[in-house]
Amino acid sequence: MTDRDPIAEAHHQWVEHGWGDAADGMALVTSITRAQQLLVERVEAVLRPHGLTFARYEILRLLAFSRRRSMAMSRLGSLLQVHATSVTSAVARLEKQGLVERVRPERDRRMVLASLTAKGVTTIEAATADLNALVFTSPGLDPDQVSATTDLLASLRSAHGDTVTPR
Amino acid sequence: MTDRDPIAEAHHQWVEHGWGDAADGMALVTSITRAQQLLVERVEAVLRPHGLTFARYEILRLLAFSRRRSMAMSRLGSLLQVHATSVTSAVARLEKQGLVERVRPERDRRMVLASLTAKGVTTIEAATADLNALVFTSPGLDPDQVSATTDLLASLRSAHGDTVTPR
DNA sequence: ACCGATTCCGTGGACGTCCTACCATTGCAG
DNA sequence: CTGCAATGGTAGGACGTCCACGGAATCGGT
Repeated sequence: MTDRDPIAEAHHQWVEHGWGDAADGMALVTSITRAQQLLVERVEAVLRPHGLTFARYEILRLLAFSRRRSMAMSRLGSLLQVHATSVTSAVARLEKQGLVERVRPERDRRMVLASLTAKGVTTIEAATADLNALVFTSPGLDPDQVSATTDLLASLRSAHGDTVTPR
Repeated sequence: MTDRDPIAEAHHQWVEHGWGDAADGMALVTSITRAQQLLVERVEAVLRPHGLTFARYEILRLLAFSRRRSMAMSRLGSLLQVHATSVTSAVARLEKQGLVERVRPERDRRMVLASLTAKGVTTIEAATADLNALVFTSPGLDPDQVSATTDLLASLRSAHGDTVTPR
């Protein structure tokens, strides 16, 4: 089945075509893409029984952390670093599932607050417990490798303009 | 603007909630997701003037590497590690753009070969030159960091069942 | 030679992401 | 106080991914 390593194959091809200077960078980008694909696959397998995807999980997680268990749509988008329209559609589905409610604050009626329901609270806590137990405590690397990789990726994120807080 | 590091924030929250065992793993998964997001953003910015996305680029790249500049749909899917239906829709768009043609081989008429057109050849070569120059030769890390990160991600991929060829 | 299993591809739908365009509310300049 | 720009959210569409299902061609056991 999976006889070959597609990334090693691609790196080989790059060198053969005289693109040696770019081969390692190509391999890095491809490796990150593939690693993300594998991890999201595992995460979503754990979330599926809870009726959640990773995108919707992240929204519930942020709401559960916030004081009033509610947050403006725009704030969700900026914290998760996704477009406002992505938040709109995700919250629409969470609302349909009864995990979140939309609230128009009197203060500023342009805003919409996404607010956790009781069902939303129990769902997010159960999903987080599963995710911690089944994925995050053993992500596939030794603890020191996890730290090393996270640090290296922090440098990469920083180089691409992200604000990064050193540990 | 971007006042905080969302990943550091999340790690802090995880520890505060007593999930210290899972905090580093959570940070790793989130870092990989964010890094991939940033890289794809840069890659697609370079490909856009060529009328390509990363998904379609990868298909053209594989076809250009192959001997007859053509390949069965199923083989594209397995090499790129995506579903067959993803290949179907991507090739449909490439065909509409005149970069690829579909061919039914006489041998086995169940198959469909995706075959590069002349326009497809010039497009993929130009796009690759741009990608090498603008992204892959300087992906945002020093050369030794690039190697270290790629190696760590190889371990992670291996732990998740990928076939990995050590360098 | 036949019939069932397998292989290969396509369709339709759900989901998430982004973009462009639009509407409602708010706040400020004059 | 009036008009206009800025802010916050949504609608519609393109793209990519996956899944469930179905049709066509081939293979293989009897």
